[in-house]
Amino acid sequence: MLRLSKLTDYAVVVLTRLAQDGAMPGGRVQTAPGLALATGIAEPTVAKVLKILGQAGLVEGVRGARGGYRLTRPLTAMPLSEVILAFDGPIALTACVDGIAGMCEAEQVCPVRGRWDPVNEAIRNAISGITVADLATPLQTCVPVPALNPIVAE
Amino acid sequence: MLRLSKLTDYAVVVLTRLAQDGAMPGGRVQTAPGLALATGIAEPTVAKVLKILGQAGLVEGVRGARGGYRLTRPLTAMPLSEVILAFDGPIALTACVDGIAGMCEAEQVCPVRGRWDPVNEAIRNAISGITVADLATPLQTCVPVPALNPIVAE
DNA sequence: TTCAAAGCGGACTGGATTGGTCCTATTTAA
DNA sequence: TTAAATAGGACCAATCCAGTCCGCTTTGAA
Repeated sequence: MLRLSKLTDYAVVVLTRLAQDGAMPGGRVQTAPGLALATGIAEPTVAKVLKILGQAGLVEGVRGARGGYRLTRPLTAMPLSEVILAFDGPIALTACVDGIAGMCEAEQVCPVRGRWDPVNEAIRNAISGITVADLATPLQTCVPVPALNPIVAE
Repeated sequence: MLRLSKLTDYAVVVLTRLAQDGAMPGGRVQTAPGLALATGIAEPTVAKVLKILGQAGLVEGVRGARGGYRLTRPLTAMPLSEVILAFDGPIALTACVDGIAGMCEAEQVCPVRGRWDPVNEAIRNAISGITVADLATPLQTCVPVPALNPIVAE
């Protein structure tokens, strides 16, 4: 399976939650513990996700007491590719592609060297039009279940 | 990085080599040790790749002395997606997607459940038009380097 | 009839990757 | 001054995968 990191999945959940809570640019912030409660994801993991999202410029952290996180843009302006890039690195299918010339021991006889590029390009194009909002909106109608989950009970 | 198995890469190399050697349907066969020499990939690994390709119906194994492998179809009729399917499983980005309902501990509050489907669909569409021949042909002009590689020397 | 060459299937192991956690420092509102 | 929160880094356990190695079966040729 073409796996991407589990953290990427969490990231979409967290971003969606931030949008639902109105943690938009100029708006109020939402804390990591609060997001952990709301999403059911363990708190340290949420913190890690937010850390990475912050480094990628997708969320903005406000330090100090009453601090928290908010989105830097609406989800409709946030390409999914940026989230994937932050957690999984550049979208490239094989090590052969990103490797430096000379790293591949079969380089001299390998008839496929560099040939995955069109595939990567095709995938990049396919994803390029998708924003985080596209993954979030259809299920916003989902009923919120605040405290039914054992792992969020503390 | 969106990795797929290294074996998938090898598979394309091996398939390409089979085509170059004329190991086509009804044609002669090529042995695993021979392919190992020709590609510079270690023999046990080549054998493993061919095994999987055989189970996927992409190559046909001929057992016994003077046995070997040949393609079941020309590379132009071999979708890359079938190769990926054989080595990496179905093209689906997250565990959330293929997981059975109830496996996800955040299921009840997860607003993204099943939402990767359109992304997977987009990627499947992007790859659907690509055949193994598309990855092989442009570099068929590559000069063959028969015995320059230390790992093929025996 | 025997032998050797080759595919077939499965099991095993070492290494790399990753998910998840924790600790400490820094910032800042009350 | 204190407490709440982010920021950054280090660390550990578990998982996954590439690669190898067995034994078995098949089959053409001597």
